[in-house]
Amino acid sequence: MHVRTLCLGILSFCDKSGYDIRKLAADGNFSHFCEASYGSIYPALAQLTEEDLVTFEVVALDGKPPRKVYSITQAGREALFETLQIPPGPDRFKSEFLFYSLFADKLPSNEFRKLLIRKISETKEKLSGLRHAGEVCDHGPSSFALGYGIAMNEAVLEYLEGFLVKFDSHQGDGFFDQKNSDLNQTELSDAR
Amino acid sequence: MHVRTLCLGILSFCDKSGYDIRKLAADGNFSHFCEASYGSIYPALAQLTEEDLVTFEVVALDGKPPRKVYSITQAGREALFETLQIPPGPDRFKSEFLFYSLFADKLPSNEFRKLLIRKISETKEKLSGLRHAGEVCDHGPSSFALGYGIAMNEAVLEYLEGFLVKFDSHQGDGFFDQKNSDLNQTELSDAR
DNA sequence: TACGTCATGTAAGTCGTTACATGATTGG
DNA sequence: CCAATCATGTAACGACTTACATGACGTA
Repeated sequence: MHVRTLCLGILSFCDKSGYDIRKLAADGNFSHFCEASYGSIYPALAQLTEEDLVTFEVVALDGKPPRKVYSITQAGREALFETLQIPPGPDRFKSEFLFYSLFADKLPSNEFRKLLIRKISETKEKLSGLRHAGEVCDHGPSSFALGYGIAMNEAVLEYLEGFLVKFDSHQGDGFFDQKNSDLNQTELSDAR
Repeated sequence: MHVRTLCLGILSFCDKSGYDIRKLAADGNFSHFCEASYGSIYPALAQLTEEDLVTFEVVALDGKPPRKVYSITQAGREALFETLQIPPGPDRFKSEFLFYSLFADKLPSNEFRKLLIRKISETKEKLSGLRHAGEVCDHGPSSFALGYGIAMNEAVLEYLEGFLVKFDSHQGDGFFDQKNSDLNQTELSDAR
């Protein structure tokens, strides 16, 4: 979904500044299923303001730069729910880590193990963030989305930790060498 | 990772045409962790050819259009493993479905249920594709990547099916109305 | 007959990222 | 004192997607 819609969606829950929205999308409760950076959020908010889908108020706190706090308008809500009529597109998962893993047997063996370890600790961190958010949250739909992320990351963590154990117990004889080291034509061309 | 690298990676396993690569990325064994369309693959292959990282041979089968079958060169392999020295970026998961789910209580209740049902059947399909690929595959690293996808999708399926049961057993009284319907400031601003 | 698959390719356009500019304040 | 955080914004650039062009063959 576009950053426009993301902004509108967040503002439909409560007033926020561009800075806040970016935080939510980058590290906060929305970060496990969407992304957005300043360079897309600020222009989006400017555009939404022009279209009267949002308004803002400049709020100056002492010792801090003034912030533009945005509110969604009635027209904004309508536009949002208009957008929600369109069926959602498919989920997208991209993993450079998994791509790298395809070459695990061609990399120095420590190299892949390092990646595994790093991934495991990243997943744990992500999980603890999501769990913490889940505990605090009493908004039904948000809990659902949080739970989804927790379930996914738990499964990944379990898978990776299980794999690491197997991997380490095979150290001497080269874990991946047990099986064929080359993909054949059939496997690669067989689409689902 | 860039489409260039994806092409190089696939060709490091075996010779392929642009058409084949696109299939692998769109529906095949690579589709659960990357994406690429014709519009990015063909230019990438042309560029790689210019740089002598790949070569191609035109193969004409009867009754079918001629295909350009690409092979990776030694320089190509070196470039690939050069790229693999750079630590992989973070996994990215984007879900329009989860974004939509945030407004589950503001949509006509059947609407969200429909999305759930659709998501469940999509996940089942994805899973059966991955499982089938996993059974056929005897390349260690690929099995790892496949297993990762299977673990993730199994967890999602379980979560969604469990939720559907709970959701349906609450039909009369409006599932989400039990809890607060508005997110408050704290929840939204609390980053991880 | 009309659509789907095989097969390659291009061009325009979208959308977003990265990096920079600016500047005050707080904490190690 | 330096780095990080708070806070807004712009401009250049990058990478990919969508849609189109082309055409033959098989199948419902």
